[in-house]
Amino acid sequence: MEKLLLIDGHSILNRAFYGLPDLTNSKGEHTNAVLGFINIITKIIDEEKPTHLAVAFDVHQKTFRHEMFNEYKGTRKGMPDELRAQVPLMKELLKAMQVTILECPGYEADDIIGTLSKRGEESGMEVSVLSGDRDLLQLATDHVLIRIPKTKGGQTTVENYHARDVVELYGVSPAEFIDMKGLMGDTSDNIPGVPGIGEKTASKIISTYHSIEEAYAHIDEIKPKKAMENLTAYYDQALMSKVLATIKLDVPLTIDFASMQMGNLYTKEAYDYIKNLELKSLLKYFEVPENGNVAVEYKTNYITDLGEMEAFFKSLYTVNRISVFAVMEKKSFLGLGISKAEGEVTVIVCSLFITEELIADRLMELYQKNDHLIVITNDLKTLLKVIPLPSDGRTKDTSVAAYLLNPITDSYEYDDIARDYLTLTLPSRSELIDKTELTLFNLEEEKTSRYLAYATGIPFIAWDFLQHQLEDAGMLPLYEEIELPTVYVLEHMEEEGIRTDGDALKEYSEMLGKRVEELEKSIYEAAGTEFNINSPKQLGEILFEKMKLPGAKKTKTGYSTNVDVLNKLKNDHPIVADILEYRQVAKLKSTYADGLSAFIQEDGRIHGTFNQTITATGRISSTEPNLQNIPMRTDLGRSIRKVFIPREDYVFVDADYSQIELRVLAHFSGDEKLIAAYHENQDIHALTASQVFGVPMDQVDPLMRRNAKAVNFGIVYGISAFGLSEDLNISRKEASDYIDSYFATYPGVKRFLDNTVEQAKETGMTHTMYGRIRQIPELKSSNFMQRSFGERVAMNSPIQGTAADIIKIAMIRVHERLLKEHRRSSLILQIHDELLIETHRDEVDIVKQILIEEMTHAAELKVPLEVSVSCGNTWYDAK
DNA sequence: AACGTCACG
DNA sequence: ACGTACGTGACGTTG
Repeated sequence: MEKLLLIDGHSILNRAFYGLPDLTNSKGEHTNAVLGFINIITKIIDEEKPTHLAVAFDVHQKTFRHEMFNEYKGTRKGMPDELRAQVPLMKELLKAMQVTILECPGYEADDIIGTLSKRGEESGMEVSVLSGDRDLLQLATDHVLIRIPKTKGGQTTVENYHARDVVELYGVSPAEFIDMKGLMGDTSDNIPGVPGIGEKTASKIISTYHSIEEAYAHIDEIKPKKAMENLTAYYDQALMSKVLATIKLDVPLTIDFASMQMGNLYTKEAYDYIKNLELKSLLKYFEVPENGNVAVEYKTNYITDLGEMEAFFKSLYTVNRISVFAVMEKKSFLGLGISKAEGEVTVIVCSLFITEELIADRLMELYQKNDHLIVITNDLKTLLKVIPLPSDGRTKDTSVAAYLLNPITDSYEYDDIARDYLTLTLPSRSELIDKTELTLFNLEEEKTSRYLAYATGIPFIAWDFLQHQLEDAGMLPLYEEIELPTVYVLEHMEEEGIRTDGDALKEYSEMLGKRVEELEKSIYEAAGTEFNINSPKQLGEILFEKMKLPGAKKTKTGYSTNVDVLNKLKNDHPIVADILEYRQVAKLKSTYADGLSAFIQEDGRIHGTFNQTITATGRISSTEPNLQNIPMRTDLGRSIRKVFIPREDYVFVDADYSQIELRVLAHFSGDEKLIAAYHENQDIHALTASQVFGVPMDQVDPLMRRNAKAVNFGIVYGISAFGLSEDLNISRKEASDYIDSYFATYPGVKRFLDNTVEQAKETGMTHTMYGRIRQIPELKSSNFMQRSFGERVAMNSPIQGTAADIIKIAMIRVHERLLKEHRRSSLILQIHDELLIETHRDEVDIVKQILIEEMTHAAELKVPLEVSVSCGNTWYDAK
């Protein structure tokens, strides 16, 4: 049986475009529609296994049929540029996949599909038509299946229609569907139809009379009256609409089905094209080329013999670079991969005789004695946990380097690096070994061996390219002096961890649990029913439907029930206060009390992870658990900090920068007033209030100060009147006045922000004081919202990023000083503008001094950096 | 897996 | 008219 699959190119591309988030490759090309298109059609092709395949496109977006009735085109919107640009990419890719592309001047894709579906059916084929457009339902027969993809909750499902399904759904036959369309119209297709007649009425009329003409002949019988009147008045328009809605079945195509036979979609050309578009996720459809590049023809050698290991290490005394990979499973060390030449990887496997310590000792010794040796790895922090190489600049971290070059990406694994810097497509870890747990006994399996080869060997090859790119981008100093030393500090912080009182945490949890129960009871009572308070959906229904509270705001899935909304409802019903408290208490219990407990290790401490390659701005992030968002703003929440305690004979010393971002802004902008204010150690929010609201300093009230503070924050975030008005609950006009007034007060700030955005638009990126870059593709978007976001990002990134640079410098200096001076105290946490040191009680004064000195002098700005320190017996008391 | 919510800077 | 403040991560619900 021959099967023909016809695809409506523009319609599917369109659907893919709006169904997927924007996606841009490193060349700035938008690729989301192409990705979605391929995903949809591969799914369908897999399912149907057609023998023949073709994709139809319109030659122009607007064609003859529409031009005839120009006056109805008012609502038709042109394609956004991001989509338009993907049409030629899509066609190229389809060509590379050996897929027939059908275009016919003067005819729409619909017409081509109609004609071919008819011809296909006549020659005995089963035909499937894939389109996002319901217009094509008129083509359905017993042998022509219309398939319409739907996205529901992220999942793509396909609705299928044979002729009988159309009858079932609309009560009319596919042919009658045209008449129905003629009555109800279709705004997206600029078919006017008859005003006042929608789907329901149209379906009723056509199922009774079977055509517009026949209905008109019985015009007196038509109900409702309104439809009758309108059909009378708009009869000509209805007939015209019918013509518009009719898909042509007689396009003069000369192509025959033989040329549409399915070939191999996954050709070398298609592979290269997709690689070029950087649509990594699509490469899985291709068999991984065995020898994509000679450089990755790896042979993995395994060493399990002690003598062999000794000999191997000896051979490394004469080389000047190696790359290494610490093979870890969970937290145990299984072996060390080493590459000393391109294409050559040796894995030393841990055993009874080759112990973790022995491998570490040998590498340490090698590193010390061969002082020309550089050691490259893609994850230095992990390596350091096993082998504590010193921070002397001879270690290299390819993931950190790649992060600096493009901080927007979300992963820097060997395959990402091979793709971006070696134009080499390699199977990822998950493609090779998926979730299989590595053990000492499966390391030599074929796929594992390939994985180890790549993970070990790619950094060896990639480092030079990365280094050159860093150099070209002017980021080598940033890499060497800030990023690389930071790796060591973070490793130290993770190793140290923070002592946590599990019993206190449990007690806290129980206390919260009791309160949760009380609140639950009270909420159910007030609501008159039991429901899941944690479900925004159920909660929204209770509040806004059952209890009819005012101010219902919609999110895309239902009612909004967030704090802002609830706070406004506080006076409408007592239940709201309980819900707010419930939310707060439940959050504290689940995320903090119970959440943190699970992370306490046997040493009584929490050893979280600090990530250095996550944020777009250069900040550190913290996970498992997140120790950078421990509650602070409410008393109840803040009290959880009492469970973080120093070890015996130690105290916490905590230091934080005062308004570091605003000071960076003052520096960048050079604004005289702002700079003077900081030099005079003025209350910056009060000063801003006084200037913006035009009152003397001594008449600034707390509310004015709070508003001014919000404005200051807003400036740093990339101010917008809308954002500020939301934050302060004022009108947009008022917010806009505040901003104007702020800029009038600090003209330097205005100049700086304007310049920054302008420059970012020219270069496509921003940079910090230390040369850290962030690309902002959104600035090129034709979408207002996206572009505005890009502008705010352009204002914020240099400020947030420079602050991040500065605290990294401070961390490094503080850490290195503690080491050099052989202090017993240790840096254990960084919270963006704050450092926490577990301090021996004899070292409190010196640690305070070190913190103040190093943090204050981490950068020389046009304004002083101010640091406040305090100490205490818990984190709570140290703030 | 995506969403809403909320914790932090 | 558009519909957001910048940067994160974790939890619970829902599909």
